[in-house]
Amino acid sequence: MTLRLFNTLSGQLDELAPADGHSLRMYACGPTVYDYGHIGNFRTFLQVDVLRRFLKLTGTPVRHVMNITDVDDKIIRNAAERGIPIGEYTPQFVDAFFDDLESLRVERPEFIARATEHIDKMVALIQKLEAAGAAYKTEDGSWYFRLAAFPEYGKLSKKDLSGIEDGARVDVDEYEKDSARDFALWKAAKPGETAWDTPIGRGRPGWHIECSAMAMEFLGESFDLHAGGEDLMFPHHENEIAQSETATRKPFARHWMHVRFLLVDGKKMSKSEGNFYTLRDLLLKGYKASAIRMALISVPYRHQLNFTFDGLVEATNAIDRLRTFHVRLVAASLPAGTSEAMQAAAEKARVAYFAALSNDLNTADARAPIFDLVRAANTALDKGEFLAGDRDAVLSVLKDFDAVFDVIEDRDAGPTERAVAWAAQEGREIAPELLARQGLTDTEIDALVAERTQAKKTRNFARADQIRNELAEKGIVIEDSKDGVRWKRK
RNA sequence: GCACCGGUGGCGAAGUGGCUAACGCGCUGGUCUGCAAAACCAGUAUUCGCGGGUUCAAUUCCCGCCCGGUGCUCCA
Repeated sequence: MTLRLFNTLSGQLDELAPADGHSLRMYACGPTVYDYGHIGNFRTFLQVDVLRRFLKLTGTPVRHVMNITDVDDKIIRNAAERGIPIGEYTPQFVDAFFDDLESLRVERPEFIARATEHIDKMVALIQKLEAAGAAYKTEDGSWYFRLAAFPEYGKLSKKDLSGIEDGARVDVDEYEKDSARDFALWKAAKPGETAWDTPIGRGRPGWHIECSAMAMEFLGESFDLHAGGEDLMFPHHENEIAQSETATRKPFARHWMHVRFLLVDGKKMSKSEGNFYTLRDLLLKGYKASAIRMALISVPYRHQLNFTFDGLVEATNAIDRLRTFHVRLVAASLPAGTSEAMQAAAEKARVAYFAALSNDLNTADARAPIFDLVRAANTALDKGEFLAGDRDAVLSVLKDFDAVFDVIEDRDAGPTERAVAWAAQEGREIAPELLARQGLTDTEIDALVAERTQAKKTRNFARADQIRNELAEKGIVIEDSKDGVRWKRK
């Protein structure tokens, strides 16, 4: 099974395979930890998660590096406002970020690299660039990359910057640069700012050098894939390429993947538009983590996704269908044997599922065969034509589906509870429906369900329905089936 | 302004030069049920933004237009 993935660098679908024939070395730009992550951030991380999970599912181990930018202008500004060092400001957001990833079931990359722990590597890279004549120091002690040193600049974003004239004094702030387009490698310390004393002076690294240095540290000078949000393509990734390839004279990443921005209610998400949501915001409105994952994953990564609450409801209900089926399948008492029809249906679904994901991670297309299989299996179960061996075949397909989508097994309680606890501590608003739903324990529900079953036996339908309604108000749905009574939390 | 992406049923969203235009959600009717829920069945786009063109054949290719979005600056 070969994965064909769009490569921004080549502008076409290229096969993604490890150069070393074994494991795929990939680098994905991580967060700048100055605030809580929003759903736009998470769409990117989720789509990268889809990629790495699919690689693993098809037998390719991954060596995945993610950076944490824990020093930058916003961090310095925010920390200064609170009058604390950045080292005391960022940890809360680093922790929150990983909590959020866990809520969304985003797998942890094999390597997490914090910028502040790899300053020496960045300094070394800048020195290497200086030796190559591609870096220079300005009067204030900052270092810049000389764009003229890298003629291929623009090859990723397909920009032709030859028309940018150097002479024009476009940028008053950056008067010391040789050329307006030269970008910062190292920023000289201003009074009171966090800084490191290094051989190239006192200051802090620029953002771009961070990723170049850490990617090469963990993955080598050339590696398989570099991923990130579409906004990073220019200038961030372009700058990474320029620095890295100038320093090593080798290709940096062979393959570049960019995830498109999401829209919220048809507009770019921004705080000023009032359509800005963190993961926690959504959990506290009562949406399930799995639904958020599903909604952010189901539109393929190269397409704009318009995020709406209706979309979350849709995702919730779609997951519900899968979960209801899964529970039914596992609980069903079945005759031994296998049926030709179901075996064929399962195999067909499996093939179509893998084919869809192999085709540039077409998650929307990949869902279809799974739902087809669910319908076929439900029909066979209804007719009593579904046999025990068929269950294994169908469960195996669901397992492959969940190896990437990871929504069938219900793990939604944890994220919601964590969000509620956090909100209580921070004094944030919690949706009343959500609080109402927290009302009953499993044991209490079981007791009520048992009472209802008893009432039904004595044909006391009034009482039975009363209990069902009571539970419904608290988000508990009852299903009577041949294999007993089941209930679930909506 | 320059560049790029998209416009498919009530909504979300696949897809293809020619088979009944996937799948999910929703809605309507039916089967099942004490009633529901779940499940299944049927219906829900004679048509894929508009106008031209190429072709035996276009939703799918080409041109123009309209609409929406994004990038060109920190940003996932």
